[in-house]
Amino acid sequence: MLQTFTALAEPNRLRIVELLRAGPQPVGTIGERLRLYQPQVSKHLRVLRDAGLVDVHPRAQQRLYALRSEPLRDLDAWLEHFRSLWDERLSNLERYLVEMQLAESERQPAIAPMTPRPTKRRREKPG
Amino acid sequence: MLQTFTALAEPNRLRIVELLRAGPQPVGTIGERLRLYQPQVSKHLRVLRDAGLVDVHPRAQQRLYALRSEPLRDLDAWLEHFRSLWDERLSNLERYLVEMQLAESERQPAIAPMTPRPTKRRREKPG
DNA sequence: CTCGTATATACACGTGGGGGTATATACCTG
DNA sequence: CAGGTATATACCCCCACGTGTATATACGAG
Repeated sequence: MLQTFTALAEPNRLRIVELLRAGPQPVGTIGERLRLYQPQVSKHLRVLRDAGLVDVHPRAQQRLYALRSEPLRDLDAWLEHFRSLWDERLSNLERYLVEMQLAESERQPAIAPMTPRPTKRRREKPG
Repeated sequence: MLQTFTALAEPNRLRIVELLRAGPQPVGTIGERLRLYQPQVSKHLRVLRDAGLVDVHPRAQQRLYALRSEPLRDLDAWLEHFRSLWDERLSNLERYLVEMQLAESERQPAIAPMTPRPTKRRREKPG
C-alpha cells in the first residue's frame, strides 16, 4: 500500500500510469508523449514495476509496459476502510461508534493529566 | 490527486491517517501511539491538512485532528477510471477498445522507422 | 560477424523533505 | 500576573531520489 502511494506520488510516474490507461506502450513512445528522457522513463517504469503497477511484455528490442490491476484493486480495498466517512449505505451503528469516539475525545477535560488509563477498553477493530 | 498521493506516501503520515480512522485525536495522543516526536506529528499533520485529508477542531490548547472524506472520495473517483482493468461489469465495448489499442501497439513492425509524425519527431530538452 | 535500434544501468550532481532540537505561541488555572 | 500545558514553527543536518549524461546490454537485419 505504502509502495503504491510512493510510486504514484511522483508526477511523471503518475502521468505514465494515466498514459498507460490508454493501453500498453513501449518505452520510447512514453518518452515522446511525456517529453521525458529515455533513462527517466526506464527508471520510473522500474519503480512502477517494483510496485507491481505495471508489467513488461518484451517485443523484439522493445518493451511494452502495461498496467496491472492488482495494486489498484488493493487501493480500492484500502479505501473501503474509509468509505464510512461518506458512504450513506453504512450502518448507523458504525456511524454511531465514530460519533462516540469523537465525543470521548472531546470529553477529556482539556487539562487532563493525560491519564494512561491502564485497563481501559480498547476499540481495536478485529481483522 | 498528486497531493493526496504525496501526503499518503510517507509512512508516518499513512499511519496517522489510519489511526484517525478510529476517530479524531489530539496531537499528543497521536505522538504517543505512533511513538513520534511532537514536532514531527505537527509537521505531518500540516501536510495532511494542506492536502485536505484532515481538519482541525481547537479544544482549549489541544487540537483535535479529524479525517476529511473529500480527498478519499476523489481518490475513489480517480480509481473509477481504472476499474475497467478488473471490473467485469464494464461493457465489452470498453474492453474491446483496450484490446484494440494493445493490438495497435503491437502491430508496429518492431523496427518501424518511428515516423508517425511528420512535424516533430525529435523531442527537445525539457525546461 | 557488424551495425543500428531499443532499453537498461552506472554515475555524478543537486535538491526536497523528513528527523531532531530549540523556541515561539496560545490557552487554562490560580 | 505567573506557571504549566499543548501545539506550531524555525533551524540545521542528512540522505533518499529525481535529473541528466554516458555507457552497457539485448535484439534483429544484413
